[in-house]
Amino acid sequence: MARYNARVAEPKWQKVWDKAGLFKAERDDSRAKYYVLEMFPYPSGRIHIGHTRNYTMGDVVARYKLACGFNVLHPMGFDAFGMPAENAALEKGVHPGTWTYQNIADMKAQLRPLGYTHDWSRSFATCDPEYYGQQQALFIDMLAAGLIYRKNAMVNWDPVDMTVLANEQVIDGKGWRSGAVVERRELTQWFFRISDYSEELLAAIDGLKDWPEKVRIMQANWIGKSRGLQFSFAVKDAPKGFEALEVYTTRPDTLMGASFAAISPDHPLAKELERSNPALAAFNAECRRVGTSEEALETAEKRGFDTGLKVIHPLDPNWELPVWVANFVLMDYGTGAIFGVPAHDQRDFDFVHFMAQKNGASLEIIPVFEPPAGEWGQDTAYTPMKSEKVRYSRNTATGRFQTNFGWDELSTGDEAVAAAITYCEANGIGKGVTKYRLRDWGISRQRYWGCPIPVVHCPDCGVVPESKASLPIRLPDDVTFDRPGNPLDHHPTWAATTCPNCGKPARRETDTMDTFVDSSWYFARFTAPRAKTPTDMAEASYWMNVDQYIGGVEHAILHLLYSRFFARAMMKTGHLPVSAIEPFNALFTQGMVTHEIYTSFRPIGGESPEQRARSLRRQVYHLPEEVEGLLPGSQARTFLKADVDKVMALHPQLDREGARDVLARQHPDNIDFPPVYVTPTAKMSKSKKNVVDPDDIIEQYGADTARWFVMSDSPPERDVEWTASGADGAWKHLQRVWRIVEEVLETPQTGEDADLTRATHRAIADVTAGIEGFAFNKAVAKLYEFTNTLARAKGDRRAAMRIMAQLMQPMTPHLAEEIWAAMGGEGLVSAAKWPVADPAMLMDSSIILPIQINGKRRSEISVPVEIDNKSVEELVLADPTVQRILAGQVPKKLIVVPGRIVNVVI
RNA sequence: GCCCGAGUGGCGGAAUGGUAGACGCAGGGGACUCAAAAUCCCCCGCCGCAAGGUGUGCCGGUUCGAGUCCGGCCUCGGGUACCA
Repeated sequence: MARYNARVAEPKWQKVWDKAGLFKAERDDSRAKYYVLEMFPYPSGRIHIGHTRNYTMGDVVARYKLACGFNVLHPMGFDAFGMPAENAALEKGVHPGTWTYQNIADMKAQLRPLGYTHDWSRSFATCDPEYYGQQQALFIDMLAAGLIYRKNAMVNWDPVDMTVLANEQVIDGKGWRSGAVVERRELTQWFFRISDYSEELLAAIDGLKDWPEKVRIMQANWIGKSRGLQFSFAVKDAPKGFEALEVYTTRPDTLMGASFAAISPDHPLAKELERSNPALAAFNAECRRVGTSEEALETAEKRGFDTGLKVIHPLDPNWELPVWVANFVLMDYGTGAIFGVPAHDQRDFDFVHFMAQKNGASLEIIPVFEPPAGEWGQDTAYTPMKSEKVRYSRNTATGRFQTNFGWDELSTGDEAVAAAITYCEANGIGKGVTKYRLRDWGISRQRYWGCPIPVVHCPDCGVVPESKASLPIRLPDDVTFDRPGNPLDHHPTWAATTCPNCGKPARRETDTMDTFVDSSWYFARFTAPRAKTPTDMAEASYWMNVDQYIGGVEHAILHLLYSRFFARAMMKTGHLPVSAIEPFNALFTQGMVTHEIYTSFRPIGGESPEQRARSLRRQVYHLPEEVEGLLPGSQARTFLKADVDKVMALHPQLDREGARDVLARQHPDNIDFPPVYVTPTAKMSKSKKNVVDPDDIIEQYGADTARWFVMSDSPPERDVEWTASGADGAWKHLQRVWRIVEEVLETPQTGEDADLTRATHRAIADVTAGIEGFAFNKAVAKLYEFTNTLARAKGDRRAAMRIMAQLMQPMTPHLAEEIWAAMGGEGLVSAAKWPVADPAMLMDSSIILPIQINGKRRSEISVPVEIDNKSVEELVLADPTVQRILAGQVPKKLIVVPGRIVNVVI
């Protein structure tokens, strides 16, 4: 018998599909549309298993919806601007554009053999001038609509390379190339007014019924709506202009526990004071020697500096609080100033604790809540926190206030906060305000490989948008990467232009846009990818929204929130219909494919041994295919293949194992053979090189096996740690299905197998439910079961085999076509109507009812489906096992869950 | 630090609060074969000869009944606004 030959069959069917134009999407107002979209990839060079998993899921949905009769739009493109292209330019001297387009070509070549239904006629890359030119048009319209503005904001500054760094380029607080300690610096940058939409974006989350709950929670938390009190402290002996210190708090109920006020090192008052206080200036400078990332700021040790200034407590004119500068107060949130209540805020407490230990500073800890009886322990440092926990996490209404300001008898946090606000407002102390954590979206990047911001700086007219007629504002090709910083800034002529307004010489904006802008509207562009305007309203009105969006959880917040904002901004500027205000009807977040990371510290710089010994080392990453001798979790037993080869060349008498032993015995500081370290699994990413690409599997077994394999076993939403084993099993299964086909072809097919008919309907129902519910692993398991049934079945199996082909089609379309053709199916299985299960065929006449005694399974009985509870009880009590265990006792209770289980309680 | 997830045999995993381990991988045994590969059949959580006991990261709770619900932890993963 001939094996199924994927290598021949797969290209054959792909050609047939292409020729039939099965997947080319055309607007057809008479048909219902279905838009399925996978998050498009960054063209890093190769697709990896994570991509394969993502696109196969999308393809299963697309093929299923096609079979259900929808007019399906299933496009694919490339999110092609970004830092890696510039890094490649830096390291390999290749132009970012050349590198990117080559990668796109390579990745397309990898994707095509997988047999996806992507409509490549709609494809584009965000670095195509035709795309980013339209993005510039959007920018100009949004600027005119007041959605964009400029302001100062902090960036990571590398003081040695004199360049702005991305958070990713800051490693342990140091620049990744220079190794210099990074500082915060202020720069004028462009912003989208996303915070104007805070309330709307938050409220609309309720309507996203088909989004994962966790994503909705994360987005809501990110927007971070809070109700609090804003008031100002009067500053004693204040510098001119700083007589009032504005603070915001979500805990005005703890106002009586205030023991200090704290301001951010970036607060205007801090900057004013440091002019006459060198010690404070030094402290502030030290505080700024941290990157801008929230993680870095929040995990930094809490530090403070007493300014010597005092403020007056708003509820007691005789109560003075010291003003500190503290590194944990963020200028970006609230007013950049707080009051500290160490008894009821963990951060404030940590701060006081730390300052007391380090500096001997003494700040009071004043509890405002009376703790529940018995919880007021000896350890005064922690006791207040305990009482806090009791009040809030269990909400037990046991806390009480010790103040006399009208909110002292309230029990719960929210009520207390509200009462405190009411009291303060009534007494002119401050006002209740609603604040959001969400900040405006800064899009300025001081980099080359991005969409140029289409504005001009004119000495006379100021900032002027480009005219739309001059779009696209193209990136220059002749750029150099021989020095740090923005190549657009260094370019001799590019920035020189004339003012669109007055015609005088002017300078172009050299900042480019955040790549999140590119990915915030690509889904809309797919509906009319060649339009001469950003979108075509007729096309957008037909195809939008995306019915099913699929991508990694890592995009749960930023990309999805920016896209939701962008849909609103495009609506406001007339580029999307109102109906597309929430662009993604259903969202599915797949888990990530993870892999161990292999890394070593290789020398950089000088050539002589002495130089090398002294020179800096840089952490470099290695591809899984470059290492060998893996033992999970082991460090000494993992080596670079190249190192093993080198050792074998040096010592010809050694075999591979011997060479590894030599390597294993090297000192960790050995400069020629640094040890390879294995760090725990993380999502596959090109920058960490822990990627595995699907080509080996496709090469060895074909696309169907690769597709079947990534859909098997792991639930789609869960992370999977990649292991090479398993593809073989998938291949064996597909071969087995084909063997059944051949057996059917070679033996006479007569008679009917009623069990097979029932099993067929069962399979239709289960596989359909699996696909609809994004439980592809379960759909696959059901197909395994159905295969087992088919292998054993009697009678004519041809009809059942055709159903098998249809059910397999979304996952393994090529093999499915082959089976369909062999079993006499009409036309293409990819174009066949999805089968429907007959509900009558899904019912069984009798069921097995397990019997529990005190919750433990002891026996079972077989009963007709229609049986009544009384008959069940009789049968249960008559059961020999039950009688034996009862031993004459009368059960206390008999619980019958119809059709499910019986529990006898004794 | 903060926000969000996840944790079940050797492995991937299944299980509307109702028989824990479907289905698959690996493994063991057998059949076929001169032999191997391929294929087919059977077994397969742990302890135990068995009866039985025990078991879903840990501690506690609710329930006739908990992998599932509640409280408290631990570990791992994602995000943390300039990686995409």
